[in-house]
Amino acid sequence: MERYNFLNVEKKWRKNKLAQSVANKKSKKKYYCLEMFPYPSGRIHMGHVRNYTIGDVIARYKFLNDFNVLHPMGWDAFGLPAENASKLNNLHPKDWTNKNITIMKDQLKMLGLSIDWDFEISTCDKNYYKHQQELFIDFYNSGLVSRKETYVNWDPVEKTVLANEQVINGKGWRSNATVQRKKLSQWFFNITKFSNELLDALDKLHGWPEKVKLMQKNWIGKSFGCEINFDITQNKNKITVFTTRPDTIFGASFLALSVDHPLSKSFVDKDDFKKFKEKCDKTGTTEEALANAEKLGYKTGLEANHPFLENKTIPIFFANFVLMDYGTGAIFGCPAHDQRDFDFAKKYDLKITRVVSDEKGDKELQEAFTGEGKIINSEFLNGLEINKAKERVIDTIEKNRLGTRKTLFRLKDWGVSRQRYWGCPIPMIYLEDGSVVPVDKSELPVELPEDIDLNSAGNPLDAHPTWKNTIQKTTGKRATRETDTLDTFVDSSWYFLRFCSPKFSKSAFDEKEVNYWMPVDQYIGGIEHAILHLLYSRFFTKGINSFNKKINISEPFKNLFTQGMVCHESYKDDQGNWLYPDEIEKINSQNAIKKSDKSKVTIGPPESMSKSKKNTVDPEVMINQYGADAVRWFILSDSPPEKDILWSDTGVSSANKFLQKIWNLNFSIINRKEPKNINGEDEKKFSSKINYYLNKIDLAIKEFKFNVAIANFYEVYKFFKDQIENKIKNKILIDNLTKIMKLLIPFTPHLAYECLENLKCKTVNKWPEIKRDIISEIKLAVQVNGRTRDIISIDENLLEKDINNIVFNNTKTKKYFENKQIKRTIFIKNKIINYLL
RNA sequence: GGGCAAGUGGCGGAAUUGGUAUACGCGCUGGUCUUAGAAACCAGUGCCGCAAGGCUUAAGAGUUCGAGUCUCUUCUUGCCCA
Repeated sequence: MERYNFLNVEKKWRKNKLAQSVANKKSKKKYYCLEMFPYPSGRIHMGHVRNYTIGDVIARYKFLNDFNVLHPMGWDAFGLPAENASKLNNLHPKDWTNKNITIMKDQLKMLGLSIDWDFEISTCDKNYYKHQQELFIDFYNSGLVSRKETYVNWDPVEKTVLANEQVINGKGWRSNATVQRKKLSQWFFNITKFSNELLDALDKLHGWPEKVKLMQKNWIGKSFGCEINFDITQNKNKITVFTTRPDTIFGASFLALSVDHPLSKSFVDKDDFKKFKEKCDKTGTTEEALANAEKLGYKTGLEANHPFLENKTIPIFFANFVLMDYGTGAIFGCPAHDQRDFDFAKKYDLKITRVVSDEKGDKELQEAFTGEGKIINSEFLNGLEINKAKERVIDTIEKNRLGTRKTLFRLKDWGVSRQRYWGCPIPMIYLEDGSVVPVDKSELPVELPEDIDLNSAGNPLDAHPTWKNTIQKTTGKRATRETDTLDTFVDSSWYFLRFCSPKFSKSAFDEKEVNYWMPVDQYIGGIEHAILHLLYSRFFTKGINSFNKKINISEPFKNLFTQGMVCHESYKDDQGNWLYPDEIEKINSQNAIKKSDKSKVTIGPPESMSKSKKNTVDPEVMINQYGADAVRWFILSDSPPEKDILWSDTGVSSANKFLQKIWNLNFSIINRKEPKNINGEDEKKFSSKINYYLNKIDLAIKEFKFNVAIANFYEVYKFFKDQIENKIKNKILIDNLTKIMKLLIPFTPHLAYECLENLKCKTVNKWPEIKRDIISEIKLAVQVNGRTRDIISIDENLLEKDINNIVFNNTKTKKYFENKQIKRTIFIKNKIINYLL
């Protein structure tokens, strides 16, 4: 027997159309299987391997089950790393990106993925971003894009806007400079126009993990409350505050206003206010930064009348923890029941009046009490539960015309302006009269200039000597281009639509193709995109649906699967430098040494693979060493796909060994001598058991339990091997082995196709028929007083009295019944019999 | 601080959804083969016990003929939001 040569076999099947395509034009059933497309960072990593292997199993499974499968791949090719790499290597971002795409495409091909490369797209390709610019204009014309002045996280070193997640402890993630709040004019997608729809439609996404839906729900953050108008005692002006806790109105001891509140206009000339505002501007804008910052206030000297308490006034402050873009930019502070207000009140020595009581009585508060309880010290609200009090007080407020009921969302509009070069240019121009208009669609794409200086500070397109100068097509008037580019989340918010007709030149997509393929039947990717990418994609779909009446898709992803991360131990030498796994040698599970100088290595706990910690394993190296099939097998076998997996070299090595055994089994069955005296009973039992496994594996794939499916392959291998000696016809062995090999296609396609070819299988790309009715062997547990004493094999649907016969004569069980009375018997057909003595 | 998950051998994990707890893999131990190692193959591997048997799914209680699974309390860990 020759050894299985995975290098040759994998090379052979990689080029074979039959083994790599999952398109099935004859079928009426469509299936769109999509994995989140990669950022072309240089080389694929194990996270990609896991993501795309899971997707490949599903795509192939559906194809073998007669679906016409769309399984495309593309590149999320715009983004900052290209600019940074280009500065380092003096390579144009375009060349750097395209070079990476070439490498990664080859690596993906090595994995044996059933991807249709005719559908490949790249977001930095002008044939892609041209249509993105069209869509931007469509969104603009539909009132879903607007230009607004807002406060942003400004990185003074990078001279750019940072997203909230790029601000860590108030500092820029890259520059480590203290982030400032700065007012900038920016382009926004008005995602908040869809707040309610995005929230309500979550209930209909039955194929999404509950966890992801909950995260989106919290992110959208619908809250009920009301606005309350306070009169300023000194000048009869009004201040409107928003609150979700109107029930605590009697505990109000101050008003706090954002420094950007209109009232600040009368203070801007004062030096101490200017200083205070500067301090606030350094705080950043994330909720976390605000919560952790020391609470600071500026006393206005003004006071407001309490809406319900005559002769009671409360002081008005500007405060650093109130934001202008949430609610009305003003709150009333109730220190007893909000921690921020509590901190503030302690600092400025304000009154803390408790208005919600818990069971324990009314001692002095050490911190804000935010639990459930009954209202006290609140006149007409006394004795009510919080929710009832809210209703009552809002009713009263509305009746007395002091304010109105309001629903507020935490979700904010999506700011998409980025001061970067390597992104999609925003197709807007500024005329000399100050108006802003879209570029004429016939002039799209607005192309990025090739000649660019990335080393100057600030916005590279703005610094370009000529690029921004243009002329409005319809009027011939001089104009300047928008020099900001779009957030790369925009690129990935519609790529799944482009995949339906990637070469369509008339518009972003061919409606006919979109109506056929969409929605994506299975979307697969990392949990880290649970909120933003998925929410933006849902918004884009709803937005396009609102202005393009030819398509009828309201949600992009019917089923969502979020896979876990790939982890590995990390290693440090005695100098504290990180080491790659192949730089060390393990002595046992706790000890390792550096290969180069035999010095001691400290082993860190398994963590998500990352370049910075060097705890990475290169997929290409593994594929060359063990084969793509073995790598696929291991990454699917060791953990449930939604959980983190620990990469292990012994694991992938044993996967390789097992695949060799499968090949050996195939070989020995093909060369088996026909036995004499065939036993029909053996054959029947054999077929029954094989169908039992076919059914189990089929179910496991459907339920994304690939680790369980693989455990069943190990079992069925063992079972098969034991049967070679039995008196079973060759034809029956070969027919059943063929079925098993077909089940193996989604997992290890190269090996499976090679084995099937050797088995002379004529119907390769067809899932085997599973005969569930011949899976007849039943194991029944025999219990005495609830304890299992034996497990007996019985025929299906055997009656209680026949089972009694077996049990009372069985040497293993009959001793339990000697001199005993059976008080009661619990019998569940085909499962269990329990005798109570 | 709030919300949501989850706790099963030395490790990753399985359990037909209330009916055989520890499948399968890794690791480990012993054996065969080999000059030796590697590979391959065979056997063993939750705990206590010589055995019969008993105990065991983070801890404790409850429901049930029967609980890893359902309910409650406590502890621990992870994730998200703050």
